[in-house]
Formats: sequence, C-alpha cells, structure tokens
Amino acid sequence: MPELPEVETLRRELERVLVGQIIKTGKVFWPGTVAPLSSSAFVKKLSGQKITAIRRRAKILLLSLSPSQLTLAIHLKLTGQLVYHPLQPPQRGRDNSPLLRGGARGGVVIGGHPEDPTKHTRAIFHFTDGSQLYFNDLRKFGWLKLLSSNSKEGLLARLGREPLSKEFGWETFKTILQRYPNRRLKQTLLDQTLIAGLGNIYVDESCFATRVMPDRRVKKLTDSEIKKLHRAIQRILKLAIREGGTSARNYVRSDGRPGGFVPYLKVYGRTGKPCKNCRAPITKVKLLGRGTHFCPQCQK
DNA sequence: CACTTGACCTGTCCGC
DNA sequence: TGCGGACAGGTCAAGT
Repeated sequence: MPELPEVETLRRELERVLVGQIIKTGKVFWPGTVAPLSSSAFVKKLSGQKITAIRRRAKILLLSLSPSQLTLAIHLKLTGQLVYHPLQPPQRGRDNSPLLRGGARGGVVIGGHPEDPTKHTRAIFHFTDGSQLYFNDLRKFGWLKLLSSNSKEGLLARLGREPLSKEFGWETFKTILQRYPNRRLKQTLLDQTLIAGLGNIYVDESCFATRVMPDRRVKKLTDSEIKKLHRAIQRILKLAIREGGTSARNYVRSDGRPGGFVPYLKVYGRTGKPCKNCRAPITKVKLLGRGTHFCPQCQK
C-alpha cells in the first residue's frame, strides 16, 4: 500500500523531526526485519549515529547516518508503518499519580510514551532526546537495511525514473512505454525498473483519469492518450502527497493519523459502487495477478 | 518475451 | 460459533 505519495509523506514528516537526532539505542522484535544482520549487530551499528538527511527513492526511505556514513534504507512493502512518538513532557497534578506510571492496561504512562509496542511492532529506535520511532509491520514483508555506499548504489541501480522528476517528461514516458510494446499498460506502470514509485492504487487511478483500460497493449496507446496519462500520473501523485497519502487499509502517517486521499479515489476500492463520472458500477478483475479496478463505460 | 505461480506473512471477510 | 478459503498487493524467483 505505501506507494510513492505515502513514502514521500513520511519522508517530509520525518525529515522535520528526525534530522539532527542521535540514535541512543534500538530494539528489534522480529529479526527478519533487519536480516541479514542479527538484531544485536543491527542495533550496535546504529547506536550513536546521527541522522543527517532523509531522502526517498521510489518507495524506499534513505536515512543518512553520521559518522558511519552508512545509510539506513527502509521499505514498508504492504503494511509497514513508521510512527514517531515525541517525548511527552512530564505532567503535573493528579495525573502524575505514581499509580498511573507504567500502569495497568489502558493506563497512561506519564512522562513516557503514548503506547507500548503493539503486537505488530518489529523495531523501535530510541533517540537521545527521549523520543522514539516505531516500525510496525503486520505482514512482516517490510525491511530495514544498513547499507554502505556501494551496497546502496546496488540497491538503487535498477530503479527507473522518478515520475515527479524533471527528467520525466512525456516524451521520456513515451520512450519508456515503447520499450515493451506488447505489455499490458498496467504491467509497465507497475514495473519499478521503468517507473519508480507507482503501485496498484495509483496505477488504477491514473488509468481511470485517462479513460484507458489497464489491460490495453502499450503499442495501442495514441500519443494523445500517452500525454494525458503522463499528466494524470503527475497530477494524482502530487494531489495524493498534498493529502498525506491513501489510507485504504494499514497506512498511517508518522503521527499515527490516516492520510486524506481516500475520498479522491475514483475506482480503487470502489467495486460495485457507481462511477463518479457515469454512474456505471465500478468493476474489479484480476489482471497480472493484481486486483484491478476500472469503469467499464468510461475506460476504453 | 508474456504471463503465472509461489514465496515471504497475518489479518479480515464471506459462505457454510 | 467455528472453519476453510479467498483476498489484500510490494517484490523477487522460478516455472510454463
């Protein structure tokens, strides 16, 4: 679920609160999340490191660390979350009763943090100012990797164009599409080695906005449709970023609140509901092994 | 090359 | 109520 707009939303939010922070320590609850390093090696390498920058490439977050010069790469895959808990200032008055400290289930932890790890918390980072970053991941597909400069290059080498970059003009987009003329449009749009950052939601939405069926052979697209699709992809991604992403299922922003793009969805997750353009019921089929939503009347 | 299946996982939902 | 199965959908590997 986290696609480019969701990861970019997190990048912007975390950049504000994490750059300059020093990692005091960490805890790993599911070793697979940090493989191939052991949990202890992972924590040891991170401890004492300062976060100097947070970038994004495709759906990957890249945290630059100093002085090690390593990069912490984070992929949320389907259900990953990064939730930041700022330090809660100690409170006074009756709420400060020791009885509430680390108290019973549902109790507030005064001067601590709003939540204990959930059963889906796979790792926690503790910063020297007392704040924490939780990595939650229901399905355990997400990962955290500590990379040298070389291994980082290796990881990023195969990724295609950033769809919101200056280099992604419509002519470039056309060239990319023509690379595999016999493919279905959806397959090329999802191919991270060609275009980096689109996922199932924004592909279906972009196809609807262009009034094109996702299973169209790429070579059958007209120039006018390619231009329209190019504009639609950029417009939808930008709007979704502005809205903080799409919380269709698990995704939340770094403060735990959902993104605001769901009301803008025209086809994704609207199976059987009337098309917002023509009232025909939105149809869902399986294409390339993925749930694929479209309007049978509007899209050709 | 196009396309499918399975693997990695756990939760929700639906029909019986 | 529980139980089995489909489904969610990012990515890669392996097979047809």
